[in-house]
Amino acid sequence: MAIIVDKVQKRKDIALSCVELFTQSGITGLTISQVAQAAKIGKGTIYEYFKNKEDIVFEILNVLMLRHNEQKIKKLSGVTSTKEKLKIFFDFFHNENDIELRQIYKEFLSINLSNPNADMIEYQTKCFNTYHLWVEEIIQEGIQNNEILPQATKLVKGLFALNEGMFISSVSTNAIDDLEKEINDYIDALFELIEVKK
Amino acid sequence: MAIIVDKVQKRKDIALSCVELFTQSGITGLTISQVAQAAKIGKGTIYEYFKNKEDIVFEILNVLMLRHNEQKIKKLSGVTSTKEKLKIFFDFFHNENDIELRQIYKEFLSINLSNPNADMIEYQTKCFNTYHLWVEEIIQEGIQNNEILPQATKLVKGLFALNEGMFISSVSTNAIDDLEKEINDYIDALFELIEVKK
DNA sequence: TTTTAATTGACTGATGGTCGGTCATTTTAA
DNA sequence: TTAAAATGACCGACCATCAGTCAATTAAAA
Repeated sequence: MAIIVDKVQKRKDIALSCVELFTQSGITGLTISQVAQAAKIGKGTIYEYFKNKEDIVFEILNVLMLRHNEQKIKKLSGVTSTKEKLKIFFDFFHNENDIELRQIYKEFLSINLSNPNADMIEYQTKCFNTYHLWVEEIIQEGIQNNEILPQATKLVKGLFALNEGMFISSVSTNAIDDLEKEINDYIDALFELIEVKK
Repeated sequence: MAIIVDKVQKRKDIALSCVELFTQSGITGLTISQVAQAAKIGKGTIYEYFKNKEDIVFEILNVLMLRHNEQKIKKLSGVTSTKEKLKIFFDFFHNENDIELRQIYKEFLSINLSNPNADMIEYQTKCFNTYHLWVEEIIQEGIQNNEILPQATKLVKGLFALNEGMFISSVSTNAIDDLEKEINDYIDALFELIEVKK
């Protein structure tokens, strides 16, 4: 036997060492040689830890997402109002702190749209379900606290898709200059209809 | 002088001649040589009419979109109910007839997400504005006909983003198996809240 | 015959991914 | 104790592919 490295950890390390490279140049504007250089390893070594270039984006997203989710839990813990909770939950799509993550998410989505891959689809499905469950819990609490009407459940669940859609539009058009305002205004308008009037 | 070809028309012809190729293999699984072969022209000729591979997708989308919009106008012309109009308007994302268009739209979005290009962004912006105006008109008519409440305007406008988001999810996850049902159910739920009760 | 737009496919440069080989460490057995 | 054997980690020269270029060719019009 010889040295045994923690493959899982090293995969993460390599991924993290080139986050900046990916967020700045994007996957298409980037060569494996550059990535190897940034990670200070040989080109061949990359392929000991990743299936292909896309797989690196996948790992970066994984790491950043995990980090993001932990921070989100913290951010949400102190908040009680349902409306506020939702606004914070969806700030992923415009928050200053998550610019890097969004950049990687864009790359990831791009891959998923033109190069679907079972692992990535599965990961997206897991995220989708987790987040929907999360939103559902927020809504249920809101209903129990008599903040919002029960029949609003379906509408609020659609918020996730709405946010994703607005994000895509904000990124692929010049039509949305203030996504934060757009999203928060929408939530306000929605609550006009579903809030329990006191 | 020699032959003068209609560059604009030939661009369309080439694009149309390889729609199937693109919808089947996607842009990444496709080489320029294959495209040239399908179009029965030399490889070099492609570059007389297109900036690059992505530009071909752009042109295909253009042609199919134009066709789609004309058909949409026809489909909408006979309908009077606002709810029905919206359902038909948004059937773009699941309609059997538009599978090809959606496939190309996916490719286009993918390019737009990882390789933004001024022309494509501008085109997307134009589409975005056109469609939003369209939806807005449908809503205004609904309000004037006393079908829906005026304060619903903002919510219904968000439908566009919601549909786009659901579409993205349906394509990049396994979590949505019947997008049509999902969308129509949402519209029904929305109308529960914004419909004028008689 | 001349002119010139249109066409072309051989060619080039770049790059993603492979593979044979080297190196460093651990195991083993003399 | 030691050195040979074993093996996993690492590497970069190499290969195949392919997007995009360009010099040569074709053919219609003048």
